[in-house]
Amino acid sequence: MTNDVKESFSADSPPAPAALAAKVRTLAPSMTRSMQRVAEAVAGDPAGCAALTVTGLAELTGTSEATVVRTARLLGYPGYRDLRLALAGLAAHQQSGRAPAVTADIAVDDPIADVVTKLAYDEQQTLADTAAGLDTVQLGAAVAAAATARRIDVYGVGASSLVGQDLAQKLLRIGLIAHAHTDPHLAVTNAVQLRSGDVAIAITHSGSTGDVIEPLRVAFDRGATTIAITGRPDGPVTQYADHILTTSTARESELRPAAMSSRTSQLLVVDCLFIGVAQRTYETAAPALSASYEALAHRHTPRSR
Amino acid sequence: MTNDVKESFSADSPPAPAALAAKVRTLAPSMTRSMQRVAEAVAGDPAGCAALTVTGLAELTGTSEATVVRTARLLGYPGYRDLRLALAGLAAHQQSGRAPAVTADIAVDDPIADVVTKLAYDEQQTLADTAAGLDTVQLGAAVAAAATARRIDVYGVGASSLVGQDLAQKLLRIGLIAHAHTDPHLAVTNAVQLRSGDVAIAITHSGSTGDVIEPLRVAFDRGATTIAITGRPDGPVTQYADHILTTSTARESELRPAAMSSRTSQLLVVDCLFIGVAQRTYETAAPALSASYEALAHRHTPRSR
DNA sequence: TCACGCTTGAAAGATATTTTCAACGCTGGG
DNA sequence: CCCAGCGTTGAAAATATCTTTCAAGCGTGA
Repeated sequence: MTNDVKESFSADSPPAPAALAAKVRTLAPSMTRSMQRVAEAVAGDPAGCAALTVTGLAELTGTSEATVVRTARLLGYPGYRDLRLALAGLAAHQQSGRAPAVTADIAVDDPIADVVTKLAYDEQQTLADTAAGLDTVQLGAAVAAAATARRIDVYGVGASSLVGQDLAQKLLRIGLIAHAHTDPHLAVTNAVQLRSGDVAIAITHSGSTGDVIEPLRVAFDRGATTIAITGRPDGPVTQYADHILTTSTARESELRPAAMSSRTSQLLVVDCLFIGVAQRTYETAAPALSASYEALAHRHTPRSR
Repeated sequence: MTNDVKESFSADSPPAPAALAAKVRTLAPSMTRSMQRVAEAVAGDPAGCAALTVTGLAELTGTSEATVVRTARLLGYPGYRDLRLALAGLAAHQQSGRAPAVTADIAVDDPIADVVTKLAYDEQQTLADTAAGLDTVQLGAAVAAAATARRIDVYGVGASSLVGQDLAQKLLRIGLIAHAHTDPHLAVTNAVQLRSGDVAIAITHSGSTGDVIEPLRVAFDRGATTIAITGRPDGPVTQYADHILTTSTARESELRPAAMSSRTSQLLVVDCLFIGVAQRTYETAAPALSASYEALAHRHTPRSR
């Protein structure tokens, strides 16, 4: 684990650090078939690819130079040359930082102890990837907007609804006016009330959940500041988002659906957002937090020791 | 310093690893004036030089491309291109060298990038601790009970209610009958319905949340198999628990209340429980999972690509 | 079935790297 | 002091590499 976090990658911005594999996964769905082949090769054997020229890599993947360059661009580099340099860096990196890595998928017949280990490892990986991939500029902007918002509405359905509720719950605790909407109809109805100075947050892993996009669009049209927390920075939801916070996409298996790791990723983003807001509203947040602790105290039976 | 010295110093041998600066010093005497200037620049700022083309480096050092290439050769590389790649690797290396191991608390004035790093690190720590501390025997027993349960009730209030909902949601998806109760009164009312063969799960970080203990007690008295997911294995809740799953308690700070890290821990436990159950009911779980995917598909707007 | 738009690779175009080669400057001998 | 010889140097040509363009191919939805 390193301190690369600062130089985040937001699809088309500065070059990536070490989270290349994560980026490939995030961007893979928006890639064409041949680009995916290239991306796969790159993610699979960075060191090997670093030794190849455009032509070499094109041949290796059975594609053309043009495709290789296009892939490099999509990954955020100005061209193949730069991707290659990054690859060289990454190779040196992984050569030194020996990581045993429990990479195997969770199988149906895995003993429960293995499940625990693998799952914990996967989630840790997801966290690292998310942190590395989070655009701190976007995050900063989102925090600033939320901290001064008159009112904050959060949209999320399915697994994401829990994340939305978590966020709203926490924001409420520090004295902000936040509400999580689960019902798509009510969400839209409420979104109509928003105006400039308000903040709307949509949470959707796929980036294309209509029930969540719709209220965000309404909020956007009403002039509210809109934030999208999504795993697909190129998805439809981002059309109506002033700020985009990208969650990472972990490899998924049959037993471990995407919803599971996306939740981990989303929660980290939401926590960062929350803490950022708490920092900026510290004067009011701190007393509000302790007040809520005390209010809860009497609901706990005395400790048994 | 490593054992690379031997191989890399004989002027025309394989490319150098990290001992580039040393090599430059050794070889410097045998270099011409302009070559020395180049070598000096390279040794002084590998990262910077890695960003330059031959022409760029030539200009920077006030020499010519030819000289740069000659220097690269002398240092043992086939050409400048390869020196540059090595330089990139070296740069990445030394950058990662300074991994400050973010142990500090999150402060009010931390820049947002630090918040992300620290938070991710903390959560990873929490996951590792939880995985290490989880009793796989208890977990196995809990899984076995849940997998064959007629009905599963989950109790959780406050932050834990979201975890409970998450668990219930997932169990429902694989065809089990699960319900998360948030309302303490309704929880008790429902607990009365339970009997042997049913499973009740209480989630409470403090282990002493009366609103959650009460329904678990009722379920316990009714003969249901009871499971407690708690951070306090010695808390009151465990009195009525057949199986205890322990979550870890991370150090907390003012800005990062315990609720935050406990949630991470709880979710990991819940995920393990879920996967364990899914494994044991694979025959029915797998089709149920894919069915729910398909049901969701049409709720997503077409991909933008 | 057709038309449209996206995907793709061949080839042209642009850049970067390597090589060549002539000029320059230094050194030592006449 | 001058000159020959040799090593050093950079300009420019040659080559390799990377990037862009563009038309053909392919899949998709009307």
